[in-house]
Amino acid sequence: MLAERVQRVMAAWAAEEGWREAPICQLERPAEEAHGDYATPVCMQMARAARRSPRHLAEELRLRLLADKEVARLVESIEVAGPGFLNLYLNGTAYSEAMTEMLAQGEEIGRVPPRAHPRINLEFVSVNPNGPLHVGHGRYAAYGDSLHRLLAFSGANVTTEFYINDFGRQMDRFGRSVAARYAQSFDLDLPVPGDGYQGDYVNEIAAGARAKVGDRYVAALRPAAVERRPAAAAGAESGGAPSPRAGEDLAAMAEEVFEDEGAEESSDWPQDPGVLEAVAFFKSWGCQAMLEGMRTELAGFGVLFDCWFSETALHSSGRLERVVQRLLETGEAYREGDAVWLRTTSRGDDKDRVLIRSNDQPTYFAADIAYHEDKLERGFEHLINIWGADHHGYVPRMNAAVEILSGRPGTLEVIIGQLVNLLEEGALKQMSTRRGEMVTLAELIDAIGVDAARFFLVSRSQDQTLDLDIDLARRHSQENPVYYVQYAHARISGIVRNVPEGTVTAISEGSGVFASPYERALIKRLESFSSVVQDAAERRAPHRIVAYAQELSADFHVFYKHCRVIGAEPDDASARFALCLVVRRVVFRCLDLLGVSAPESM
RNA sequence: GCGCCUGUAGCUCAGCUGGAUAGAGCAACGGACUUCUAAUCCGUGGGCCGCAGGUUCGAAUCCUGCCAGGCGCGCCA
Repeated sequence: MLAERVQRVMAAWAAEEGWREAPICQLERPAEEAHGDYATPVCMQMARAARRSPRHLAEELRLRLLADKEVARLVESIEVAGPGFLNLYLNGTAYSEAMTEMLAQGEEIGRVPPRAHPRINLEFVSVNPNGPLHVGHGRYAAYGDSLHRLLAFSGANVTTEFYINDFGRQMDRFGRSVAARYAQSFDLDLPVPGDGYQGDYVNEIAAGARAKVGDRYVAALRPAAVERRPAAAAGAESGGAPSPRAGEDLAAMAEEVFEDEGAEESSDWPQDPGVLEAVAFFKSWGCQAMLEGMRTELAGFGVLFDCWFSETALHSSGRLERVVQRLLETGEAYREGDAVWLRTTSRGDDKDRVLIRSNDQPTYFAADIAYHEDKLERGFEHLINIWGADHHGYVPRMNAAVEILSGRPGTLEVIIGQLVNLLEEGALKQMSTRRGEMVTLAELIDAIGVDAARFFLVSRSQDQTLDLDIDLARRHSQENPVYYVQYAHARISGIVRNVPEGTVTAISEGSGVFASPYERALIKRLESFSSVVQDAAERRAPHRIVAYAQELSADFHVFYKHCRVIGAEPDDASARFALCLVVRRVVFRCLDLLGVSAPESM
């Protein structure tokens, strides 16, 4: 309103002076209170073209603005300041009208009406279902879910998705690990493979399987138990590496084999049909059990997915094969040296990438292409993927692939989330999924609760590595800023409970309400909410909501200290009550966007 | 070697599609509860915004180079 009016004055001035176009007079909200409610640097920007000093221009603009009826109605004073800034001070009418408008917006203040297009698919977490979710996954879950809420609130059409990496060697190892624990529970001497999963949760899954199928697979697994030992020694020496590398330190090689997830198959379990069938069963069983656990855990964390998509299904349905075939036909893919390659260099990648290896096995990349083709065929027009920083090297090829599939660049948007460093007793805590050494999301939630965990995990920009001190999280849980924000909500709820019967929310014009700087600061903050939401959504930056929520809460707590609602003069009481209600709606919304609860009392 | 991310107060970090004297929380110190919840408020101290150039009326912000840390650079997933 004011901004538009100012722009109109600007345009009229430009017309008078014969300027080709009116300079855009951006009204900013200065950080410094002494710089007014609004400020504009426009005169400094136009000084050169106008060949006049910024302060002279500012003085003329000041007079022109004051001469405008509508501007004069809302503005207390206008000052020329500094090198040529124009500072505008609003009067009580402007504040009252702003509040009246915000009050009328109701519960959904700040929400943008839903748009049908583009249809957005937002994929995040997407892990191998072979171990507990750890804190890093928790960060992606919290970030992705908040982003989902933020995008939806700002009108986007978003579907969330969890890609289940239930295919490949890691899952085979997981299956053998469960099988081994199962066998052990029947006193069979079948150790968990060295490259397998050692965590206690594997025992629990095996126990669950035993409760379901009894001893059905014990006999089938016996060959693995008997034959394993002698083979193990030989396996360790060759390390499963296809070509011996003379001169390399044996210990270093062994270390590499252990750490390298991409090492060639090193399991020495016999390829006995019974064993294979048993392992397949335990893999499937374990996968289902883990997924069920994750679904429950994520739901408890406030994160619900619209769709869970299985990688294995891409292989079994033939989609993977079809897309590779299609790419070969269109010439985007080609055969070379027994392998099939995708020409990703045509879309900005450093080198072409293998789709089908020379042993006829498809790569993970090929499956991912099939997956993204599926997303496109389901009608999604924009695909957002949230990946860990350790996958960022994968971005160019995937961008290229989706561009090839969709025929237009920019369809895929990969958001790289940096990792979480866990500190314990001031030292970095190293984690390994297979050894079962890690801090799980469940442990973090146990230590500090869902609200604090979610608030904390999204409080920093996602492209910033996040240091999480476990001891601090435990010890200072009371001092987490989440309580500061929740407390603002609880305090307002207290006012709502205690307000005398018949108190109305009304802002009477000309009654001199909202005269204090505390009320005005709050109103200004509330007014910026919708632009903060838009900004946070566009920049995929939910942490801005965290910062805003803290600022709004701070403004409220100061207001609360200085301004009574109950017991104030009737005009003030009604106006402040209205103000409180709007603050509560916005605080509630911020917390909701973050997946944090908004308590009525604390 | 190449690519991506990061370097801001003692600590953890905002601010980065350029604006005035660079902010918050924690930690430290000193104050405020006969009033709607003191999980709060008020005050004090604390900074070559990694370094050096450049663009601009104006740079923490944009460009270049350098230094430091993290991650990545497979016919692994």
